[in-house]
Amino acid sequence: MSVLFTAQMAKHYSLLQELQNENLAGVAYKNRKLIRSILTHFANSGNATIPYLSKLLNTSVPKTGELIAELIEAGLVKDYGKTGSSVGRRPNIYGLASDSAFFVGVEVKNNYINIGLLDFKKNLVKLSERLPYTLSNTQQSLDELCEIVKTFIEGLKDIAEKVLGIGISLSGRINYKTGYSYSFFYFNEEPLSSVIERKIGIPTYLDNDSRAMAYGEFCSGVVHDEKDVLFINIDYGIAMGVMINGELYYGKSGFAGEFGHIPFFQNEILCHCGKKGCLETETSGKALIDQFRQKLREGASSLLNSKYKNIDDIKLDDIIDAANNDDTLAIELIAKVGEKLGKAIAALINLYNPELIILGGRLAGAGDYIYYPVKSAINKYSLSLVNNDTQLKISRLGAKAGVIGACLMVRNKLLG
Amino acid sequence: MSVLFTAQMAKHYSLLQELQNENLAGVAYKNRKLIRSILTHFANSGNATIPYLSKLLNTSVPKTGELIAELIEAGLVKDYGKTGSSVGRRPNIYGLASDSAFFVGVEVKNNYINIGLLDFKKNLVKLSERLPYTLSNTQQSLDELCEIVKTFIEGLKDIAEKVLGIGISLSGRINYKTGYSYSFFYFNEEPLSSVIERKIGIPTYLDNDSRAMAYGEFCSGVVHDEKDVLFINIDYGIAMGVMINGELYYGKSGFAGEFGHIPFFQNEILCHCGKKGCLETETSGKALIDQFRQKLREGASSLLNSKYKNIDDIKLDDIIDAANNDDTLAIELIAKVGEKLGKAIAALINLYNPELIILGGRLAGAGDYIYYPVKSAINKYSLSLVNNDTQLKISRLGAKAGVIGACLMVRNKLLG
DNA sequence: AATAATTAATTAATATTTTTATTAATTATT
DNA sequence: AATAATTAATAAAAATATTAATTAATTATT
Repeated sequence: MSVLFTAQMAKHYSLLQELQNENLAGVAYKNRKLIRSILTHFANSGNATIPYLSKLLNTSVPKTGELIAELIEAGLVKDYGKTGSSVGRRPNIYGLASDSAFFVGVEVKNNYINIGLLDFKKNLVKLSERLPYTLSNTQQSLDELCEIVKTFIEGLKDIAEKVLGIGISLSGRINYKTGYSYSFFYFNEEPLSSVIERKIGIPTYLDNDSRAMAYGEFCSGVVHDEKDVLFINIDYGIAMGVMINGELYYGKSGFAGEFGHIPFFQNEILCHCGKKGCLETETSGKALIDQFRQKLREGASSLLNSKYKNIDDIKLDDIIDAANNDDTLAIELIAKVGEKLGKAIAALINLYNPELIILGGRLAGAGDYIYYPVKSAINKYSLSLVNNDTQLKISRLGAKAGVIGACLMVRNKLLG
Repeated sequence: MSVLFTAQMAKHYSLLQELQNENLAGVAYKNRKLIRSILTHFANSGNATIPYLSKLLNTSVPKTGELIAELIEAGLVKDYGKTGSSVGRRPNIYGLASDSAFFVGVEVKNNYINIGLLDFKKNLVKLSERLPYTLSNTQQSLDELCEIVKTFIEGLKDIAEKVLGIGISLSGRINYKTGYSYSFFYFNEEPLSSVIERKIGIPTYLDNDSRAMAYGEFCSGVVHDEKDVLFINIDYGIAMGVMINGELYYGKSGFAGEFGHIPFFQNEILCHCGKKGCLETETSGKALIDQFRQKLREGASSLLNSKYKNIDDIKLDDIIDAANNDDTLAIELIAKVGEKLGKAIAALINLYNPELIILGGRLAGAGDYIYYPVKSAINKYSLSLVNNDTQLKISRLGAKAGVIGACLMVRNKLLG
């Protein structure tokens, strides 16, 4: 493979490495900062011209030109030719070279893994969905996970060399900054991210599943210019990713967004977290399944009556499919869940005064059947002056949000 | 007065004005940015030496020295002599000149006004408390407010010239960025901040009362290095100031932190906001008064039985005083309010994973009688892994938080 | 079709900043 | 008490970035 390692690639890696170097000072430091800013601008906002960057960074045109030349020399940036017309000489436009670097995103679910490959310009160039895997809190399960990722990367052939990092999205409580996972694979003194990094040999970052999805949606989903955004992941459980001032919010230790376990009901339903009355106990995929099965046992009729002999075999996706096929029971129960959830979201609106709230996760697949009950409860329960500001939208990336978010997370770590 | 306006003062004002100038480019822009950074550092972290600043700003020592000389020339910065010993030649230490500029903070309450004067170095040099005033939503009330502030500033004599700005803390919904107040004095097309600014002739900024208090606590109260902090203002109503990543969080339009109106109870008590079940309806100063009076009517005994003939004359401060004098009824009812509030705060902890939560506002004057019930409810209702991170403290500035916060708000606007 | 007007890119001149060297001030060590 | 070691401040030299001037490329106008 080292035959493929060209002189340009060597330059490109040395420049990227230099960007991570913390020990620079003086002129070298300032140049690195400018180069980072240029790359970040390309990464987040796309191609740009030298005069534009010059104004943006408050640097002279000759200096900006010099930095761009350096980036082109290193193979990270490409000259994309002249831009569309206006008055005067047309500027050249520059941007990232899409095939100069790649990022791998891994979404670990309970019964399968999704892995995606993102190029330097945020294009999802490969996606392996539903690779068989069973998540359990054992060393063996962890080893298996690493093997699957390794195999995926080896299968990329010459691109494998250009993979700059791996982002892993995992459920449970994760401290993104330290790399520790507390809910899964907490066997060692060493942070989980380091353990995996050592096994695979590529820089690895961990994050919580809902936050990864949120990040995908923030960077290449439904979010445009909004800076204060909440992403609600309505799956088996309920969680939230928070974007504040254009950046993911983590809190002290990366546990922010535990929306599903706020004490919201006065009920006696025991949550898997050990407390009673958690939001999740009445408004989540799990709650919906329980409620649906209960209704069937009580003799209610549904499309799913005929599909399964055993009521306990009914899955969340079945209920969502049923609703999308006009099943009255599914629609009614989803609406009830939506109303309660909307009331809790109304509280979030009062607290965060967000510009946008995104409904994501599997239950968001129910589209209007979840959207309208949530929307109407928001109007009912939040202060009108405050909720006037807040748009409500359904996730655009859908099931791909997790993988794309995990890729973007690493990309941002290195470029942002 | 213009006799007092010296040549140095002219320089000083021109430099401060230049700092606000948005139309600088090139070298001038960069110098301004550096000067701003130096001033901000002095303002937030205190005095510093040239070698230290040089490292901090990644600027060479000669350049840093030049900028400091300019600031001294303008009278904004002072040379405070040599620092305490270490090895080698001891550096000179520089910092803000405390008497070079002042800030006025105005806290508007329902029945009085507090006005404070802060010097350049954050010392509260004058405080006029409980100036008689009645807040009502009329033009006359607004005029009266302006007159009181004007009188205060004129009374400062030669210092009046050096007042750089006025910060006003007002209850209700306020958009800090635009200067609009929606709950009070919303008579004109023009933002309220501009209206007042025109009347008094000094740059004026508005903010919400709870946020101003929170800001006081964040900058010169109980907060040290914490970056993610919640300040709960427990007064007649309940509201919150949020600090995220070391900065006040406003949300899309400055309405973030409406903690008191989240739908938290299933009760039928109508809140003044028009909704039912708001947090405030059962856990706030108003709720406490209502509950206390109700108990007395039901025949309960209390120290306050003898003090007032008419139960309706009992005020919030009386109940807090009673508790602090071991009145059982007051203590019990405050504890109940505290428990419910603690449950709601547990939700905040799950959502924000904050490093610190501050209990402020009048009810925080009940000290341990409110602290422990809140603390115990937090332990009961939030996820232990998350709440382990969160300290709970009582406000340090107490009744002065609002005035100090209002002063600091303007100071930060100009220096931060 | 030629010219003016406009903006981009490059080059040369100027200004600014940094780096290095030197001097100054101070503490610890011999 | 003298000297070495250390850090700060200043001065001089070198490096670097900016500004201004020039050339290039393009569109609108005469």
